[in-house]
Amino acid sequence: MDDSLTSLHWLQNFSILSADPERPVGAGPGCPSTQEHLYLKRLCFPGGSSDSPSSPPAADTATTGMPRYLGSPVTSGSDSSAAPRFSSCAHPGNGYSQLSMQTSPPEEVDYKTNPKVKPPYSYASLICMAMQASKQPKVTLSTIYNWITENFCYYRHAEPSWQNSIRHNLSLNKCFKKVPRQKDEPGKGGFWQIDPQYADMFVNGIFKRRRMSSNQYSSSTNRPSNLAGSPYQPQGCKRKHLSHTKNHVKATRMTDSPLLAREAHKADILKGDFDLASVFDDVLGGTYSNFEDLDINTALNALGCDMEVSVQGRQHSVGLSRWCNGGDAIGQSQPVGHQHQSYGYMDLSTTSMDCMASMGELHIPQQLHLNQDQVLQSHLPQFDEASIMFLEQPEEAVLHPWEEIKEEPQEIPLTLDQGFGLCEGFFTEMQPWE
DNA sequence: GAGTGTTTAGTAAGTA
DNA sequence: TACTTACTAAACACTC
Repeated sequence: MDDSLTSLHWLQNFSILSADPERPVGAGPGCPSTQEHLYLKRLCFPGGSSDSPSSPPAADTATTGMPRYLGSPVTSGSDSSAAPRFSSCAHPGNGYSQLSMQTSPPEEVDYKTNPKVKPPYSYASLICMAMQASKQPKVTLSTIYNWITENFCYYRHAEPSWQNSIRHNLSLNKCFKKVPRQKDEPGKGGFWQIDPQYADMFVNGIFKRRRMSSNQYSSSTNRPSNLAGSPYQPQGCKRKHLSHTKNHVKATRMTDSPLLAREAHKADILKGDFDLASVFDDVLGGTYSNFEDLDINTALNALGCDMEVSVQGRQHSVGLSRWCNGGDAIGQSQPVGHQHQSYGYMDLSTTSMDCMASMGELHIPQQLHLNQDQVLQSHLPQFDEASIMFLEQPEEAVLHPWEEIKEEPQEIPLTLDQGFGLCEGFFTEMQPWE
C-alpha cells in the first residue's frame, strides 16, 4: 500500500492528451460542421478513456509541450478540404499502433472548428499537409493558405502574420522547392513542392527534426563516397542557409547509445509530434490506405517526387519492397496475424524484437565486432539505394513484397535507426555472447 | 497596391 | 553554456 507514494504505475495511465477545457461545445461562428472532423479517439481507443486525475489540460500545447495526437494526420478521400485525421495509431500495421495502446486516449480537439487552440504542428508540417492534401505535384502559396485556414480554425482568426511565417518557411526550408510558374501560366507567384531530393528522408525520418546530433551530421557529411551526391539527411530538411559557423562538429557528440536513440524515438512518438516524416510515412507507407483510392503513385505525385533517379539491377525491387515494407520484411517471422500492409520504414521502437527474431537471417551478429558507425555505414548505401528504388517502382513493392524479400534476406538494408535498433536490440536483449 | 519571395534579426525552448 | 530548431517580426525587392 505504501508503494502508492512512490509507484509510477499511474504513469502508464497518465494522459498527456487530456481534455481540453476550452474546447467549445459547438462550432464557432464561421466554422464548419464538426461532423467530418472528429479525430481518432474512437478509432484508436475504442475501449474508452482512462484519464488520470493528474492529467494536465491540453488546451495549451506550450504548457504540456505535447501535441494531442499520435501519428500523422492525413486527409481522407479526394476531398482536399477534409480535415486531417490521425490515422496512424488506428492503422493496424503501423508501428505507432502498439505504442498508442500504451497511452491514454486523447480527447478530441477539433482544430477545424476550435479557434482558440493553436495546432501543435510546425509550419513546415502544415505546409506539408497542405501539399499532401492537394494531391497535386505542386501547389501555390494561396493553396497552402487556403488549406490551412480551411482546416485549422485558429488560423482563420489569427493575425495574418502566420502567412509570413509560411512564406518564410517555404523559402528557408530546403525541403520545399520552388517551381517557377511558366510564362504561359497566369497568376502570381510560383509553385511549391517537396524537393524530391528529400523524399528519402521522408521515408526514413521518423525522428523529430530536432537537434541533429554530430554523428548524424557526420553520417551525412562523411558518408561513404557513393553517397556523396546523395541528399541523405537523416534528421530532416536542413534550413537553406544554415548557420555555417558550426562546421566544427564535435565528433564525440552524438546520439550516444542506440538505447537513447530509441527512447528518444519513443518520446517523439509519445509526444505525438507531427512532422514531415510522419506525413510521408503515411503517404509512402501503408497508412496511405486512409486516402482510400489513392495509390502510391498518386501519393508520390502529390509529393512531387520525380522519378528521376535510376538504379539498375535486380536489387531494385528487393530493396524497394523492403523499404516499403520494412517492418514486415525485417519482421516477417512474426505471426501471420501480425502481418499487415506496408509501412514506410520499420519502427524500431515497436519492432525491435521482431528484428531480433530475424537477425539470424540478417547475419547481423557477424557484424558485432563493428562499431555502430561501421554497421551503419555498411548499410547506408543500400538504404539510400533502396529509398531511390522506392521512388522508381512503388507498385511492384506493394504488390509483391514478400517473395522478393525472401530471396535475399541477408541484404535487407538498414536505416540509421534500424541499425541502432538492431544493435540495441542485440546488446540489450540477447544473452551475452549467446 | 496586393501578393509573393527572400533575407535578416531576435526570442524561446530543448538538448548535449 | 553552447548550440539547434522553431517561431515571429520586419524590411526589401519583385511581379501581377
